[in-house]
Amino acid sequence: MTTTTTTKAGTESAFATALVRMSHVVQYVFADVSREHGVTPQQAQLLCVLTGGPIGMTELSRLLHLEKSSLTGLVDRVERRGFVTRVSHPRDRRACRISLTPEGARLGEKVHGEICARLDVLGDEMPEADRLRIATALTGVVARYAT
Amino acid sequence: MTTTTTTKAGTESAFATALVRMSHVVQYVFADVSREHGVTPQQAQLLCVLTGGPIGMTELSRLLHLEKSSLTGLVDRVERRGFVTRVSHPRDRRACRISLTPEGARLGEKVHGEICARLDVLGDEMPEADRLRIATALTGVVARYAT
DNA sequence: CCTCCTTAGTTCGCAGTACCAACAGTTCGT
DNA sequence: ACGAACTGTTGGTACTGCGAACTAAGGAGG
Repeated sequence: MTTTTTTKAGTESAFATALVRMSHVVQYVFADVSREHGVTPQQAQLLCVLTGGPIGMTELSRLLHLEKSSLTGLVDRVERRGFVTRVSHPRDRRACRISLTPEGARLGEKVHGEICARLDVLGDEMPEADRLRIATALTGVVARYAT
Repeated sequence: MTTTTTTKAGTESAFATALVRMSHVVQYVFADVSREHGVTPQQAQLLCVLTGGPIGMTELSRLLHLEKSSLTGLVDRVERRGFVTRVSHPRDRRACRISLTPEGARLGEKVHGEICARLDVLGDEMPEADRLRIATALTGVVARYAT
């Protein structure tokens, strides 16, 4: 399908470019904060997700967009560090739910808070209205992706 | 179960949350498009950066936020696939510049175009003015990060 | 009870990512 | 010419992520 869809110069989109750049900044902030706390970004993300309560592997793999086989290793490493534990399901002996240890909960909250703080700083010079408008618009974009 | 942490701390920032979610969407789009073209996201990003012209390793490592040692391997793998070549600098025998092969240039353009297209689709239901405002605001945020 | 099918999570092998420390070769300042 | 500074590489380690094959445990239906 090498149709003449003008894949040449017509692809200059300030909107898309801004989104991509923004994404990079978020990644860097995430990486910086994670590193300062001695975990990898993926491990930090796992902790953040779990602050909402224990979750099973299958559900977790859906939330993190990871294959279950990838998740096993990730949980292994985080468990080895003492931040989560596998809690066996009382009714279903196959299943387990990943639960934060007190230490893991503390770290998760801290990392989450710091990431939010650093991102907020980036927007604290624009009017509150603009900030709100961006948040709303981006949320709409995210919702549209799920379609 | 639901820990009802709504009355917890004041670290609930819709702005930061929206940025993080948006970042994930961009990551997924990037991953999808890259995979469909048989390269990894990192390799695709390298190709995209190089569409602006050949760049040396040191400069490239700054652009991609990678250690030079990490970059060596990345360039190796992309070179093995035939998408880039190391061109030795005529004046400085230490340096080399990474240049796209015709095939690499084609792939880079294609990937870049498709990523932009898919991101644009996510915003094509909001008014042009809003889209522009978001782009401008986000660009400002990105600029502020560099500070 | 006993198959058959599904689900939950794991194991294994592989390719890739990324860091750090140490290194070789080159360039350049003095 | 000597040493500092720079360019890119190597080697070693840990982590990421996938797919295929697997074990164990539900959940029908006969």
